[in-house]
Amino acid sequence: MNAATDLFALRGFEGTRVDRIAETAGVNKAMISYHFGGKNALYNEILRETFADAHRRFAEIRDSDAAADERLRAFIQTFADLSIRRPALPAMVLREVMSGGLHIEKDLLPKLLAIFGLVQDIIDQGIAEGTFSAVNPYLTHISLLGSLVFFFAFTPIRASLEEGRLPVGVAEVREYVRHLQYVLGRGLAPTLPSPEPA
Amino acid sequence: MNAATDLFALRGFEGTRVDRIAETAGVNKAMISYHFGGKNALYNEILRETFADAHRRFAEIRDSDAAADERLRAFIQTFADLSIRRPALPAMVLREVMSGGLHIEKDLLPKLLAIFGLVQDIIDQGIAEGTFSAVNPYLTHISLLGSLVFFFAFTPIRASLEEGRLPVGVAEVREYVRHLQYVLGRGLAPTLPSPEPA
DNA sequence: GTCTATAGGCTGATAGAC
DNA sequence: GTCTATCAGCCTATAGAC
Repeated sequence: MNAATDLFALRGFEGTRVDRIAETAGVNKAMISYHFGGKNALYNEILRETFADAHRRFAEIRDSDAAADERLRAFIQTFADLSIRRPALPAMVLREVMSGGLHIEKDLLPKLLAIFGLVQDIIDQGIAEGTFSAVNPYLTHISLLGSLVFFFAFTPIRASLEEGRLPVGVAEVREYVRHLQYVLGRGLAPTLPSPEPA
Repeated sequence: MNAATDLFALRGFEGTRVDRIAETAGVNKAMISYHFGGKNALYNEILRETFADAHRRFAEIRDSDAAADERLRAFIQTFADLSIRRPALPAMVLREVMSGGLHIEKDLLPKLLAIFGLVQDIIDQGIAEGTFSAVNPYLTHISLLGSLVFFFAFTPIRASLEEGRLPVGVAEVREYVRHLQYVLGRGLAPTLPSPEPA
């Protein structure tokens, strides 16, 4: 499944050959059909596992009673944590979203959109609380998710362009998380934020 | 070429069938090979035209002598202008980048990266000028580009999920541009920014 | 320039031996 | 459970008629 995730992320569903998944994973091609029930079933099994994991982690944020700015910081951190564990996932999910959910089974799509909705809820809460200025929650959510997804979708590529780098540097992710938390924290603040070193 | 752009953006290079491009464009399948020299050549022709157009527009920003914050605002606006004209382009280019430049001809890749570099230059300038706080230019650039690309890559999909919407609402783009300019303007400001309504 | 028909290559899935 | 061999379908590109 790890091998398949990497390949699906890099080449897309149609661009990924079952032979190649088998080769990368070090198993026989026929075993993929035997175990998962085919290329499509394997693809959906990956997404199913992913969403279950993500849902569990994000539920903690949703159910916490922290202030909106704290929850937003936690969302960014959690997204990064999940992505570090499986760096190819954001790219794979992004491709699926861009395809309009073409390969995904019907019951999985709502779970994906639920994760998408969390940021919006946090912004709504923050505006109601007065923690955030009256920005458009939907646009804020698109903007943040774009920043996060793009970083993880693009970093492995950059690693291959500039040779001799780790796939996703943990230190760099940490810095990116801090960067987003910093810029968004100031950008969304309702009143003048106190100065804070980058 | 418009039909092909839409399909490449939606399904990727491998997921797009030449038959379907021909059908959508209302021409004969064989004509695509005859005119462009095949699927791959058509793909690169689209990218070539795109980069030429983008390079022209972004060069104006690069060569202007405006302050960094003004140039950053112009970059966001120009990116949006280009995307409104051909809404499928960001998704198509994003897919290509995620594939590590697999289908793109060698001479086109540097042109793509040059466009990517502009944001970083603007941030560098802003920090030197004192217009921006000392953020990491590379991370800022990833973050902004992610927000922009994701919006345009995702909006058409959302339009298909929520039926009865225009493909890309010009009014919504305008609002998104303002949103990004607002949040980034405050997020990057070196000193306390003056309050500004969202 | 345009179209039909077809070649030639590749791919996902599976039958069947072990 | 694992592997080899093979099938049936699909896709791009092109030859050749008009």
